[in-house]
Amino acid sequence: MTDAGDSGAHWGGPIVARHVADDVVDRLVTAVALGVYVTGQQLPTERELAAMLGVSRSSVREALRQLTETGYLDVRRGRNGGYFVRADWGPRSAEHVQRQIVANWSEFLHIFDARTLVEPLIARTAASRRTEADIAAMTAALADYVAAPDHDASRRADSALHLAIAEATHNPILVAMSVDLRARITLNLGAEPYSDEARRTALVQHHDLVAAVVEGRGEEAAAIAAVHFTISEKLIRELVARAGAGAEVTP
Amino acid sequence: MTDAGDSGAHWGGPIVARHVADDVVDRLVTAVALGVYVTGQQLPTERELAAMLGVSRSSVREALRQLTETGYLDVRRGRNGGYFVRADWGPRSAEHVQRQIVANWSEFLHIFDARTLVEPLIARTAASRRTEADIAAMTAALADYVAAPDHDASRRADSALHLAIAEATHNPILVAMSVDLRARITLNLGAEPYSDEARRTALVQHHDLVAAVVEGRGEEAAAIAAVHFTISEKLIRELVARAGAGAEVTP
DNA sequence: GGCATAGGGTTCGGACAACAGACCAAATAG
DNA sequence: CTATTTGGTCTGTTGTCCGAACCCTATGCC
Repeated sequence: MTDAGDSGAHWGGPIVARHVADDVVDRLVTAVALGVYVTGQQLPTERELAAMLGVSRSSVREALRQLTETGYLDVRRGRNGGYFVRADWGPRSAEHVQRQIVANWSEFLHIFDARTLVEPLIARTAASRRTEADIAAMTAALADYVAAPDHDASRRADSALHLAIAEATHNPILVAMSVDLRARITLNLGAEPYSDEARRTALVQHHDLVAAVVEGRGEEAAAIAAVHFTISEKLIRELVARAGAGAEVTP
Repeated sequence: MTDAGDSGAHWGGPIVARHVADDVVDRLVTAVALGVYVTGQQLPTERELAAMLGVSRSSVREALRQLTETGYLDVRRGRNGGYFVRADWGPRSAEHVQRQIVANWSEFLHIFDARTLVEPLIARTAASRRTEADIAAMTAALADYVAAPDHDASRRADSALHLAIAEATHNPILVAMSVDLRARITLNLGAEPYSDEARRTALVQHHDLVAAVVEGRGEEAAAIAAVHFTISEKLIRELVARAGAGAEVTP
């Protein structure tokens, strides 16, 4: 997730003892990546997190220490204190982003690639299996997305919407794939890329996508998804191009 | 993998400290599932495994103890002793299989479902991206499969063949998905179901599948894969039906 | 038969992770 | 000013994992 090999690694490397704090880090980072916590005061207190996650406060603290050190969180003491998601979450300077992206370039390509392959499949499957409950969930999520007033809300609603669609497949394995891919992108990057133009495009696509899924038009849903999920890729490629570094890799 | 929640779980459940021995269990079981070790004396010595996996001998022993207790391995002492993969690998009695399957029935359904969705995608993608090297690997794997003299060799060759196809997508994420799904089935079951009739069918399908992928006929490859990957499902459903228990779940 | 050897089986102590709980320090609400 | 909430610190206990030594048993070989 963050850097250490995924737990599900299959054959090859040595087995590394996985620390509880690392798992906590993953959970928190994923949560932010998925929009559960947004900029500003958001994280529960150490004691609450410990209870929520079923681990000791020491482990939570260790995780929070790492995240603070890396610059993902700000910490404030005293009453009404706590941990806050940094406004400029993730790699801060443009150069930093550059280096971050270039360093993991091939992983990026793989993730994007897998996403543009798997997400249409999920959309198609969702279209053929959605129930009334799914339809309600998706339309609600779409409404939230449309109504989202700011960047953070938009990101959160986007996650929720795509989650709702994935869940309409009624297959937890596919849901996990979708969540995992989205989280990985957001994580490697610091945040899913965003621009006002992208949001306008996404707005239309989300609308069409939900409509297609709701009405059971699987192939159209897949087609829309295929296009839709190239947005982040495009933004990132632009970013790289603009910043100029020679990260030329065959797509 | 075996039973404890995957480490990569994303959101929801409490965090459980993962023991090294459990990881070793997963590795070993996966290895057998994937045909790395076959019936008969195969496993390296405890000390070798410890070195290979980068863990202490105690942890290896704990893992082997579990596997022996569950009935996956036989142990023999003294010179030329060691751990041996049981001939009737997996839950032994038919009733045991029954209980095993029924207990995890819904997970089975999800895995099969995900597989019949994802594998065609992989086949299609492989067909559009295979290189000369991939073609060589796939045809070699196919030849191995055709030439496989017994059950074990057949199983191993089957794994290798599907791995070769997945690798022709040139996307490690897809490869991981494929491997993971196959391993999960084999694990929950003890072994991928097998019958002589199934092998005859698979022989033809493997041939067609490789041909389609090699010649770049993506849609055909996907169609063949879709059919092909229902074989195990069919075998298991038959098994359940034959054994009689009422595991009626909507597919 | 007898002995060396290659395996599993057992035991011990140390390093460290994780937990639980108490307590300190800071900052704010009231 | 004071009570309260929150992060920060410290301590003791438990359990995992490691490493290494040592024991037991079957086998190959002389």
